[in-house]
Amino acid sequence: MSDDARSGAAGVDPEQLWLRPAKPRRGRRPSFSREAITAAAVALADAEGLEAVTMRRVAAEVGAGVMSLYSYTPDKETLLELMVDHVSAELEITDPLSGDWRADLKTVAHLQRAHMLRHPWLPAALSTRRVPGPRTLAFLEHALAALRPTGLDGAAKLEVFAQLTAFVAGHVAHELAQSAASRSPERAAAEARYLAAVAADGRHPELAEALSAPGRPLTPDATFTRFLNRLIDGLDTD
Amino acid sequence: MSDDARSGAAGVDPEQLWLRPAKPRRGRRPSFSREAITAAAVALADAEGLEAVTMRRVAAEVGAGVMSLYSYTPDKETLLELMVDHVSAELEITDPLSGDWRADLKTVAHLQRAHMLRHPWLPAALSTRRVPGPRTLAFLEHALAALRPTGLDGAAKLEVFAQLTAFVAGHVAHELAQSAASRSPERAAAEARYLAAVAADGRHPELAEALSAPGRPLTPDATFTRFLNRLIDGLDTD
DNA sequence: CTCTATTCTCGTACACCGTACGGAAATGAA
DNA sequence: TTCATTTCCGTACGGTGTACGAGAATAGAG
Repeated sequence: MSDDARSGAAGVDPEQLWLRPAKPRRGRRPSFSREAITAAAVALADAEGLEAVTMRRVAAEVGAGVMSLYSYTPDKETLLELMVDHVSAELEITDPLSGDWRADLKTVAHLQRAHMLRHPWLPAALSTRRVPGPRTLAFLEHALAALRPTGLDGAAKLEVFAQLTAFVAGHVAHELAQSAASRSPERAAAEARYLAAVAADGRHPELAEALSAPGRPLTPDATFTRFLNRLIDGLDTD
Repeated sequence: MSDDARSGAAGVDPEQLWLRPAKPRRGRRPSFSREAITAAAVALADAEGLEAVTMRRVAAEVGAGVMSLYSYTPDKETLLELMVDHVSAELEITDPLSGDWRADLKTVAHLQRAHMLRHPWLPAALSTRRVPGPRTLAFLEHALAALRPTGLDGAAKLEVFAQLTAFVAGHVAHELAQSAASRSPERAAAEARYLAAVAADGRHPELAEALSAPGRPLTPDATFTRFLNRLIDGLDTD
């Protein structure tokens, strides 16, 4: 871990993790499964947030001793990786591609957003580098297929997908924070009072005007769609 | 904290934090300062990453006892908030606005990216909701001024700025993760081998093709500029 | 069957974390 | 001087991730 952690580099060997060679037939038979442990961790994160996912809570949830988990994951970081891939199964595509790559890409982004809203811990979990697991790769495969008509080269296609994911994650993180803040009226009021006080100090005329002429409130869906459309319509294949 | 933490809502009262009424003249005189403590925490994060910022390390750095820090910040979460605002001082604008709001917005985004690359912990720190402190507000003021020619209403201008920040943070987080991963050649090679193995299984033809026809490698700067330009050029003032 | 190699289970323990508590020290006002 | 107020900080508590190693279970070898 010495130096890697500084920038959030993955500490997991993807070959070891995703290409395990089917366990040997010797020794005690496992009482649990990676699948069950991962599912329990996901349920916990969905219900109580990422910070509720502790090795002790997960172990309790599956009825195992804490240290037993370490037969299924080398560390907690890897469990997070397993969780991300686990929920990616929900990203399965049903609709076929339309051939209009812009429309197909927008569909991909909307799928991702709905997915992240369903699992609000995802944007945070994705913010550190992950090696894509099998279900994530299945979705990536679909996105690459959507990009086929662009004629972009491999690196460019991968880059577009990464950028799009980062954009969606950033947007959803902001969206979730916003809605969480407004769910506490007292906090929201305190913030409004604070901003009003700042605007009243005379040194922030632009802010003062923006607050005094707010316009009609924007719905998250509309905002997302507008920015997404602008981003994707602006893409070209040069 | 009961329920707020689930979605990462701010737990800090901005009025209390940013509009303190100048300390009373009674009691022992402070040996340290919020400024010094914040600066030490920032130095620590810059040098060793966010996870090196512990109350004990920060206290040691400024030569204080651990619990003394709590005379300057109610909790660690707030210290993070102070850190974010502290470094925002570097975002001071020198160039005047050109009047071309697209160009000015692009300058804003490039400033933000350089800023986040200088403080790689920023994207992660920004991913939870923050109430803007005074220096952050100064920068926001500038961004709003840049958006003035658009004629957008207040909420829309604020939304554009928030989206832009989220976009830059997402991009930089990805960029940093990427460069961190490639800084460890062994890890990068393991990942390449893993992806090659997946591509070779026949069920990922698009991935296989993308990897076999990579095209010329993309530099982070060029990629950022391209996506940014597309996003901003796509914005209009309808 | 016994023996042994292998694997999983998990209690205990350790270092580290954020921070509640409360006494000691320092200061300005009365 | 006395006292209210503020800062300083040692101690302690409940939490975290996980290293270690003893014990239990299983499958193959003899």
